[in-house]
Amino acid sequence: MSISNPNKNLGEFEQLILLAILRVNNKSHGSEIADTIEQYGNRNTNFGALYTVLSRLEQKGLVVSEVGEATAKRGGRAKKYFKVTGAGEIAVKQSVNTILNMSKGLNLLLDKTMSIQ
Amino acid sequence: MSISNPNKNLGEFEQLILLAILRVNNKSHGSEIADTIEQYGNRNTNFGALYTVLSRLEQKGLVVSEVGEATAKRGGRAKKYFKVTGAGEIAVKQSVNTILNMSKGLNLLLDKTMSIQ
DNA sequence: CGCATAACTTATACATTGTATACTATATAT
DNA sequence: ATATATAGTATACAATGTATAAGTTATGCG
Repeated sequence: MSISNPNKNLGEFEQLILLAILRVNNKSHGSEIADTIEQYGNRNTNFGALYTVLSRLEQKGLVVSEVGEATAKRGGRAKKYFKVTGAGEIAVKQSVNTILNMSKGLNLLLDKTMSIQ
Repeated sequence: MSISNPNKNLGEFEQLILLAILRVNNKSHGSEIADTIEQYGNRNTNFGALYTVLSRLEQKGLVVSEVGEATAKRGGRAKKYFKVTGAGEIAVKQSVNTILNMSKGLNLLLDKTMSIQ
């Protein structure tokens, strides 16, 4: 067996955030990302946690951000839009495929009609 | 949006370890688990890291261990066998299904012939 | 006007999980 | 008897996850 891991792994919440951004057409701001994770990921999120991880993903070059204009809505501070970079897409693909590969054949699906394809 | 997360999440390495134990017919010792993660998970492992996480999983009640007899092989200290508990199986199912649900339709598969079913 | 309120983001702190190095224990081969 | 292989433990530190509180900007409404 080898000694060290050459791949840089994503944590689970990092994966979910990257997947959520891709789901929202890859130009997503905080509350869209949170809503998407809640809807598809079946778990709650916390804005503080979310933005913390987003800024770490940006430091690692897996997402980029761009500040837009303020909304016309009451409140409406300028939104920060996030996109997954090429490196981010590769990273999330590898993570998802690793889990799938390990899961294959183990009959773990809760929704038996589900398939990733 | 809600404020806190009621589900206890698994980390990615925890997931891989649980999946590896299930793969090895659910009575697995350290080096089998490591080998399985290397083979299916496409990444290296480190024994120190592995045993640390195994003992945390045991503390959380997601695996149980049992010490067997020493091997007849050169060396062969008594092996510690791990099994995934019911709670462990539920936890890993939820984690895997969350990732799948978030990934569905995003065309992230590297091996296009792969499906979890 | 000006102040309460809503939408969004940032700062900060701490808990949990991931990883590596070094060490202990046991048995076999030479 | 002692070097070596197998298997696991102890420990320390880095990376990731999470929550609370605070800051920024605009709108609505008295």
